[in-house]
Amino acid sequence: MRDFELALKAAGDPTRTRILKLLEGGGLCVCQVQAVLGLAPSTVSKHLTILKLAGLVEDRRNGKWIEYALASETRNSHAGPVLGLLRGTLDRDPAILADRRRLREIKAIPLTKLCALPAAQVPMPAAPARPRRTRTGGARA
Amino acid sequence: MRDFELALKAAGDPTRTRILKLLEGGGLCVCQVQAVLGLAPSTVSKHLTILKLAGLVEDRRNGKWIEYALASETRNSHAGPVLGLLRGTLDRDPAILADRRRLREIKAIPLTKLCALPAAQVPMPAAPARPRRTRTGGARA
DNA sequence: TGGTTATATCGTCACATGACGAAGTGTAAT
DNA sequence: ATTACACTTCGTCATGTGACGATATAACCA
Repeated sequence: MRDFELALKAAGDPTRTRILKLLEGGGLCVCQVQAVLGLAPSTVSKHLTILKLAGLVEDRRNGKWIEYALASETRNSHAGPVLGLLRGTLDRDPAILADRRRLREIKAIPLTKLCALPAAQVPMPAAPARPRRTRTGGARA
Repeated sequence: MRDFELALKAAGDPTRTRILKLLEGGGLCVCQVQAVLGLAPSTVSKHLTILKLAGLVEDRRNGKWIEYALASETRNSHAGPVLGLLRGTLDRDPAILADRRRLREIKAIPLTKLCALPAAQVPMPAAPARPRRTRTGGARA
């Protein structure tokens, strides 16, 4: 797979688009992204890895947390243009707007508190992305 | 799936990227695309349908043939920017260059002759995309 | 050192996708 | 009307993908 298709495919997934749009507001640690999306930590981590492999985001350890941000320098020459495409797009999309609102709530919670919370206790997003097996929202058991 | 992701996903597949880059040189009928790609007609048709649903290409009946071309007017507002991204990209890619070379050969063959030919008799592309079941190139039996 | 905790990796399941051949559809030519 | 043919649709198979929970890894804290 060439870098071009890698970048398009990475950005072409609805969940990853949500993540990228969240990161437009600045870097976030994984648990913040997870809290906004309402998905299992492993799922979020996978998506972030895919975005990183595509050169769209970069990660930086920040003490106990790992902060992800839109890539500034990247080995993938196509990443910049793809991010440019995203920028200024979907800004009226209801799902994206809801994520932004939720992010504001999340950011109000100190990181030390946020991640210790079972996902259910964070004010829930509009709808669970796709209610598969248990549906009890049991991230972090 | 939003139009944005639809367009990115459609363009994010290597085979469909090949098709889009071919169409940059102007509209082509399905059998020409098929001859260049060296894939089964049904496979090519499916890819073209996906591109059409994403608003990246449009089709037009031309007598016995159906011509596909990059979309000029499209219901998908994101299609244009994505096509713009593609334009001027991958122009040095070996696979894309090989496709262009092959397209020149194909275009030299009159349409009335081209499609009647069993795929194997058209000068073969560098490598069959993914040699699955038979590998004898048996498109159109 | 050992415990807590934030991410990552692994294994698995359901579903999506891309490939094919076979059969269907619609147009043109006989 | 019948045949030919360009393309599409359908059914199937193998593989890819996104979700999850369980487990591993790595940093901080006590």
